[in-house]
Amino acid sequence: MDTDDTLVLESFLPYRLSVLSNRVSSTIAALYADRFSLTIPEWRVIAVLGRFPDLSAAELVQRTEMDKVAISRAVSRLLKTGRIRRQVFPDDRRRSLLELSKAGQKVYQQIVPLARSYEEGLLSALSERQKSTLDSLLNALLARSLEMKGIEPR
Amino acid sequence: MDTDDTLVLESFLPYRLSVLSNRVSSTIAALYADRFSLTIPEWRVIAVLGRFPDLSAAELVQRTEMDKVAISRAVSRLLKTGRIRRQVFPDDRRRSLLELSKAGQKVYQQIVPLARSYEEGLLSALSERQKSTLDSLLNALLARSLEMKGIEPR
DNA sequence: CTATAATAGTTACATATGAAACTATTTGCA
DNA sequence: TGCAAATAGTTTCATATGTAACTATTATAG
Repeated sequence: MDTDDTLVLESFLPYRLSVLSNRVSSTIAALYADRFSLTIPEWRVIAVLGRFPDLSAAELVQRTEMDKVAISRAVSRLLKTGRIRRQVFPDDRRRSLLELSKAGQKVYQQIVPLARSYEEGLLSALSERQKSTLDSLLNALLARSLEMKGIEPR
Repeated sequence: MDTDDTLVLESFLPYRLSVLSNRVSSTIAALYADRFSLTIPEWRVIAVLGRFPDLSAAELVQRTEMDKVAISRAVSRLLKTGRIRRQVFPDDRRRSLLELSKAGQKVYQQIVPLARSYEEGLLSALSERQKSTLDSLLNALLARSLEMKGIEPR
């Protein structure tokens, strides 16, 4: 039994989430790095541009939940490796629109099944019912975690 | 509807886990930094030593799932700030045993309720039944994520 | 109009992190 | 014994990351 003035780290939700997320991310990162020389921020940008072409950097910030510096860096690497193209938006020359190049589309097409297959592997321990439960629990936690940012407990 | 050659980032489990874990960790990190000038690795070391005094660095590695460099750094900061004490283990002078100092115990006693209260806040969106479901789903995912490290999908 | 503020994105700086090399000590075995 | 290999922990180095400062451009108040 666990007394009230003790904390069991391995049962502590934030810790378990961190361990799980780090394991998952580092496994995937190794996968993408090996096969495509792609970091996770770069992959996220590709994933979003694969669905929504012609986004600005600010729109990528919203859709990836990454900050603008991370986006800027990922974009500049992807430009350098020829996976995306950039054109200045004529109506507002501060902004520019980004889209996958042919090479970027190819990466996207190859990586999507890989990503799905990793996800399936991870979820293979769960029944369909459990998967859908997980989905709603994560939604609830994501919402709550957002509320709790910037709110200080007494 | 989502076709087979497209990936919806915001439904992709690794992405959602990462967003959730980052939100939670950064909220907690800010909390601990503000009140105790403590990083998360330092807090983890304190949390474990609060329950298990006189561990070696290698034992901390196991119990925190952090690597030995991170442990070494956290330990050296905690020594510098007087929160833990170290004594060389006489039978094997490579090893040393770590324990909380008085100051470290005080931090531990103050921080445990804070950690619990954050966790409760996060889980307050869930019923008791959902909490227990979450617990087993996380266990399953943690186990699966471990298996999937070092295994490469085709 | 023009000066000021706001916005998009980049760069600089300081800190964090992980892998590999290193030091000190102990173990195993010829 | 005594020497190679293993182990505990630290340091180094190269890279990653976040905050804040910066550049360029556009919007807005006077």
